[in-house]
Amino acid sequence: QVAWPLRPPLRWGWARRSPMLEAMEMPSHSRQLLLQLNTQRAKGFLCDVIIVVQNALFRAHKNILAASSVYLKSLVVHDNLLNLDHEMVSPGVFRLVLDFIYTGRLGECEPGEQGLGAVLAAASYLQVPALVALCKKKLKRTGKYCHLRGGYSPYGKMARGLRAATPVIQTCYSAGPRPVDMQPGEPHSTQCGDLGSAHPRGTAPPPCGLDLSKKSPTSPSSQLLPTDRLHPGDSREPLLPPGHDSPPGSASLLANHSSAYKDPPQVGEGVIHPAERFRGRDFLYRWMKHEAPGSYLEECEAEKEPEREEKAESPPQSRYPSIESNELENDNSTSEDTGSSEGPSPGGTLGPYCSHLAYEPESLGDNLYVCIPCGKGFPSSEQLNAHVEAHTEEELYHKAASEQAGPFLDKGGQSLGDIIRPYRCSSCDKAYKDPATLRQHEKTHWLTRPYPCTICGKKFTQRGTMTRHMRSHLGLKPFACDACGMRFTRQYRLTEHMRIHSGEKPYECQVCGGKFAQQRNLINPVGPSSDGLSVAFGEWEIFSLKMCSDGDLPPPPTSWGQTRPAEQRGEAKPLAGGPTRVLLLWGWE
DNA sequence: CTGGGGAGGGGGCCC
DNA sequence: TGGGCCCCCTCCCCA
Repeated sequence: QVAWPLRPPLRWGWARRSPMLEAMEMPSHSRQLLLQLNTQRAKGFLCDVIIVVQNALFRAHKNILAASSVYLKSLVVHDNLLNLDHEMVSPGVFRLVLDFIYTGRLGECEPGEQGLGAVLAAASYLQVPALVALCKKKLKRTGKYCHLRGGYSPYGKMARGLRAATPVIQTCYSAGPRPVDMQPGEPHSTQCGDLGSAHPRGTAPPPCGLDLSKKSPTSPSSQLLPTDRLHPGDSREPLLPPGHDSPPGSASLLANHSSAYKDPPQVGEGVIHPAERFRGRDFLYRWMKHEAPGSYLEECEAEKEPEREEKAESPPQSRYPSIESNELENDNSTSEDTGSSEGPSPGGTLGPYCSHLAYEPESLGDNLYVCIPCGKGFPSSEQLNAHVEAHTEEELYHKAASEQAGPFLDKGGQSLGDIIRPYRCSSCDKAYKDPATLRQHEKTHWLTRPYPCTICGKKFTQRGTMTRHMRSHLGLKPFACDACGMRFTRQYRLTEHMRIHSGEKPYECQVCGGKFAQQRNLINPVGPSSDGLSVAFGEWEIFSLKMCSDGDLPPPPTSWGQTRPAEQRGEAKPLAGGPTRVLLLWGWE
C-alpha cells in the first residue's frame, strides 16, 4: 500500500484559503496513479533501483519501495542496487511482494515454498506491513496461521534464514527492527518477535545482504556473458522486466550474492581476485545507469567489503551510531508524510553505511540525499551519485589520517610516497595520485577487458585505447604534417615526426653519445621514469650483478640489433617463483 | 646478405 | 576523454 497525502498539508496555506478544493476528491486517483506506476515499472521507465534476488533482477522505483517498507526505505536511500538474501525471499515470492506493493493485490500463491506462508515470511522480512496483514488474514481464513511467538514459519529453512537475516537490519539500526506484525505502540525491543527472537545478542552478522565477498564467482566467461535467463533451467519468474537486457556479469554476480550468508569458501574454490570479486556489481551498477563498467561506486563497495566484514565482528555501535529505536516508529508515523514533501528521510535509513552521521533533518534542508562519507547533502539521488563518484572512502581515510597525524612527515607510518600517491592498488601495490587513475589501473588486472572493438572484437582495458584503435580501422589520421603532408593517428606521432624535419635529436645515448630524434630508438633510455634501468653508466655492472642470477643466463647476443629479443634488451622479465631478472650487460664492451 | 638506424604504427598505461 | 609517454613490432633504407 502506497500512502501519500491526498491533500497537501495545511501549512501549504492554499488549502485553507480554498476550502472548496478540499471537498473535491477523485476516488480513483490513487488507483490510477498506482496503475501508471506499475506500468512504468513494467517498462523500466524512471526505475531508479534494482533489486537482486538470487538469479532474478527487479527494477522498481525507490519512492514506491520506500513508501511501502521501512526496511526497503533504509536500503534505497543509499543504494541503487539492493541485494536480498534469497534464503529469506525467493525470486518468485519477491515478485509477488513487488506486485503487491505496486497493485495492492496479492497474486495466486503456489503451494509449498512459493505459498502464502513464504509470502508472509518475506513480507515480514521486508517489513511490508500491509502484505503481512493480508497474508495473516488469508492464512487465518484457511486455518493455517498459527500465531506463535516466532511467527509463521512456512519451512525450516526460512526460519533459519530469518535468524540469519534479522540482524541485517540490526546492523543498520542500533536497535533491532520493528517486526511488522507488532502492534502499534508496542514497545520496540531488540527481541523482534517474528524476526528477531532468534537472534542471539552479541553476534553481528554481515550487514544488509550486500556482502558480495563470500564466494568466488563462476568462470570469467560466465561473468560477462549477457544472458536473457541467467539460469536456463530455472523456471522461477521473473528474471527481467520486459524490454530490458540482462546486465553483463549478472550471472556471476548473482551466484556471488546468493551466498552472502552461506559458508565461507571451501578449499578448492579458489581465492578470487579483488577486482573480480566485485565485477558483477560493477556491471550491474553500470547497467542500471546505462553506462559502461568501471564506476566508482561498485569499486568503492568492494573496497568496503573487508571493512564491513571487520565491522560485522564488532558491536555495531562502534561504526553505526545509535539511532533511537523510536525513529523506526517515527518512520511509520504520518507526521513525516504530512510534514515534509521532500521525499525520503535519511534518518535511520542510511543503511549499513550510517557511519558517523547523525540524522539532523533540519540541518540538511532540502538536501536529503546524503553522502555518507563526507556528510554533504543533495536534493536528488542523481546528484548524490554524481558526487559520490568524486571521492572514495580511501580519500576520506587519508584525509582523516592527515588531520589526526599533525606533522607532515609523521602521519601514522605513512611514507611520503603514500601521501603523494595515496591510492594503492590492492593487487600489485602500485599507487596513484587520484582514485580515477587507480580505478583505471585496476582494470588492467581484470581477466576480461571491458572495451571491445566493434569491428575486430579486440578488447581493451581503457575506452580511450579502444577508440584510438578504432581510428586504425577507419583510417582516421587527423594529425597532418605541414611539411610533408604525412598524416598520423596521434598527435604525439606528429610531434615525433616533426623532429625529422627540424633535425632535432633531443635523445642522447648515455653510452655512446649518439643522438636520436625518437626516444624509443634509444636502447636504454635514461630518464626519471625508467626506474632501475636509469642507472648511470658507471653503475651498470654493479646493477646487473645485483639483479642477475647465475645459471640460466642466455648466451651473449652477437650484436645489439634493434630487433633483438626483448629479454636481451635489458627489460625486466619476471620468472615464476624467483626474483625479477634483468639482463643489462651482455654485449656491453 | 646482414646489421644498424630511422621511422610508422599499435597497445598499455598514467595523468 | 584526450594527451602524453613508454614499450613493442615491424618495415625500409643504407652501409
